[in-house]
Amino acid sequence: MRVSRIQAAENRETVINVASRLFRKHGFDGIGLKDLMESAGLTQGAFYKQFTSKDDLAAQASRRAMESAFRRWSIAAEANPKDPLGAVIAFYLSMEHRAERSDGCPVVALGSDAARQGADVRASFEAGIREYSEMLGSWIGEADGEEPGGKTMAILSTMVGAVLLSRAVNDEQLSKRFLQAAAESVLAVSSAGDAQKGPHQ
Amino acid sequence: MRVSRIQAAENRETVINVASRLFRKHGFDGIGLKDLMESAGLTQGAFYKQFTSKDDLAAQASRRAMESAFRRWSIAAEANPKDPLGAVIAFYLSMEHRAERSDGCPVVALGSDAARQGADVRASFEAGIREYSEMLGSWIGEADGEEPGGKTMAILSTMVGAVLLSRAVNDEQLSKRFLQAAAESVLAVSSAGDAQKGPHQ
DNA sequence: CTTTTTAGATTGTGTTCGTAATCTATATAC
DNA sequence: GTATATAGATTACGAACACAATCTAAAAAG
Repeated sequence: MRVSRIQAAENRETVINVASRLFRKHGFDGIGLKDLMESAGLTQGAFYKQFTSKDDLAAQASRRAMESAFRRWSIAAEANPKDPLGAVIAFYLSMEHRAERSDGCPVVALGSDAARQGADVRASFEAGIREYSEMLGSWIGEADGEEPGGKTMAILSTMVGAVLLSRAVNDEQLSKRFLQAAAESVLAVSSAGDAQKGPHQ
Repeated sequence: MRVSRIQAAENRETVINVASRLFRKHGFDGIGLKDLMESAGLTQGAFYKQFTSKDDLAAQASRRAMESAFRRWSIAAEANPKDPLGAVIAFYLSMEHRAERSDGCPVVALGSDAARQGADVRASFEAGIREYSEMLGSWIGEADGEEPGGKTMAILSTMVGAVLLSRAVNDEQLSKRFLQAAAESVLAVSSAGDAQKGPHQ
């Protein structure tokens, strides 16, 4: 059953979007192409007309996941232009984000997996991580040159690590404390060395 | 072919040790029981005489991986009692650790996967994370009560996040910068608020 | 020394995996 | 309006998957 080329393009986008969620939920190796395609309303056989391999889809889905995560940061920041860092921290370092496996940060959900994937997947992550860093750097007043600054990278590390740790333990109280500790530390680091940086003193 | 009960116990340990390395390298879903058992010098059929399920082995292998990681921290700390934190940072936030997928920190190698596993696996991680925290806390002078302190948790988050990020990107220069930025930040955070804490001013 | 127990090997289960050839219906090109 | 190209469905491939029953040889128990 052939389908219009715009319809085919839409289907393709749907598959990538669905994959970006299901990969985060189950891991790259935790879900098969059959379930993936059926979740997108297609059959397994349609897959190889759109993608060259599962790795190919993994790379594209990773890119898509990163873009949507970046968009979320942008939205939170624009909703609170006086304190964009505080706004992003408020949702990123929250128990809601900890619970959101399918829509949460791809670095946390797939970071361990990404290290084992091909270079294409890692390229997708790298691009997203650079976007994260650039935005973060602009908020804490670090020179937004080609490469991210040290404080920016430390803050991103703290945020990613805290959510990862909060998901790796059963004790919800412990999880909450990891997120809170990270939030406090990030705010302290972000305003260290200069006092002109926003509402948090 | 029956085998002496001490031999059987040794085989069991071997399987757990091998699994703790192979799971870190390939992920829980990235390696099958056949390859796992053969790497331990046994056949697949021997598996269910020793473990009730793959999940069971995953939980035990996670515990073992955490224990060996903790031992590495202890060794580094004892080799440099004047600055245990500096010693641990020196190897944990290094490019060598980034490259060591099979023997590196299990939280980095399997953290994303652990979030999707059963409660038993997460219990293994939680126990290890508490050990990490207790040791870390003792070095930065945080009250080693039942629960880890805020600075301790922030430092652990930063360290874990930095290695995770360093492995998720292709650009080795960027990786190195994540690790260096985290090291500087951790040292700054650890000595913030008190000056009696060791060689790093 | 005989009996019983059991770790590990062998073999088999049904399912799912990624990949691909073939078929079919229809959207596009002429 | 006819011919062609192609998105998606159907079907199949061999391999790998987790799990399990059966067999066997030797260790432990009596």
